[in-house]
Amino acid sequence: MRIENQRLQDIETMLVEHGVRPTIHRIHIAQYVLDEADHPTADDVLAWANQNLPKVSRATVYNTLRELSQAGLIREFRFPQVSKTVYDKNTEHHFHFFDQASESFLDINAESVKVDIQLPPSFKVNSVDILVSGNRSN
Amino acid sequence: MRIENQRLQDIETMLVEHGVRPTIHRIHIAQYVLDEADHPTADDVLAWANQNLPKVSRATVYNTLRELSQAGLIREFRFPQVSKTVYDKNTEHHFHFFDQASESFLDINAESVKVDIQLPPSFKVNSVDILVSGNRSN
DNA sequence: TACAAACTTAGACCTTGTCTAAATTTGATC
DNA sequence: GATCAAATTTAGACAAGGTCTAAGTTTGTA
Repeated sequence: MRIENQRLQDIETMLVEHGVRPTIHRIHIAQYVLDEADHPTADDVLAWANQNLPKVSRATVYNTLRELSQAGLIREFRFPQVSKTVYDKNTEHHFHFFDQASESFLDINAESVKVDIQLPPSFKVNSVDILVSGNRSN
Repeated sequence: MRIENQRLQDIETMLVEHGVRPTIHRIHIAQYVLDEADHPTADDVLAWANQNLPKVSRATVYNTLRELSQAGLIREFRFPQVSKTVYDKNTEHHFHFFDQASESFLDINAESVKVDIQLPPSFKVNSVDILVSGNRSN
């Protein structure tokens, strides 16, 4: 299928550059997750696809989100507060704030956070996940 | 049912003091989680119960773990790494280290961790969850 | 245009946990 | 002890989130 829209063409290029075959489904889902959505779940993506694309199965949504994650175009996050996997267009190292009122996530960039954890030398640290929960007043 | 064992009697007392009716199931499950288990999941507790108690249903395990949590005798934790709820006898404020090799959790006491997070004043923080992942050599 | 490889589909299936109605246990009272 | 309402426990149905599979469709190279 020929993609007309310039942004979609850019995304097609981006997929190819990241080693992902640019199928129609992948291009559109990538466009949604990268440009429109904010920390969507697979369900969010499926709901959007059902509204905006001819026909997309649940498996394709999951497969595509996984492909995009593995290609480094988006990231998968899971949080204690939410039982669904959340996808994030921000692929930089960062943390999250969970707004308990709206049950939504906001990025906290890594520079805003200073952590110092004292562990015995036998502990080799690979990653530190931080989730701040609270409320964001307006 | 009359409880002979001294430790079980102590746990019975503890339950009563925390406003939990001390049924046989609750006493034994509490004893397991408080004395023997290490960050068990509900499945772990159920497996232990099936081996060591006459008959315990899944619902009772879940109900009891929730009761004990609500009473403040144990704590519930959920982590991105594991899709199951984990129960912790440590009710103090603390963090966790996830040993990726053994897929097990270790407590990190709060004093070992210094965190400073810069957020705009509109963000009201209620809690900060930290999970350190890595490997524990030997 | 042909064809194998890659992708997508519908729906079955799995895991973790919750809910429900019926059966059992508990413990306060006689 | 026996009684009885309230609390607890049970088996199994159900739900949510996600994975798997076999068959059908699309892709892209030749």
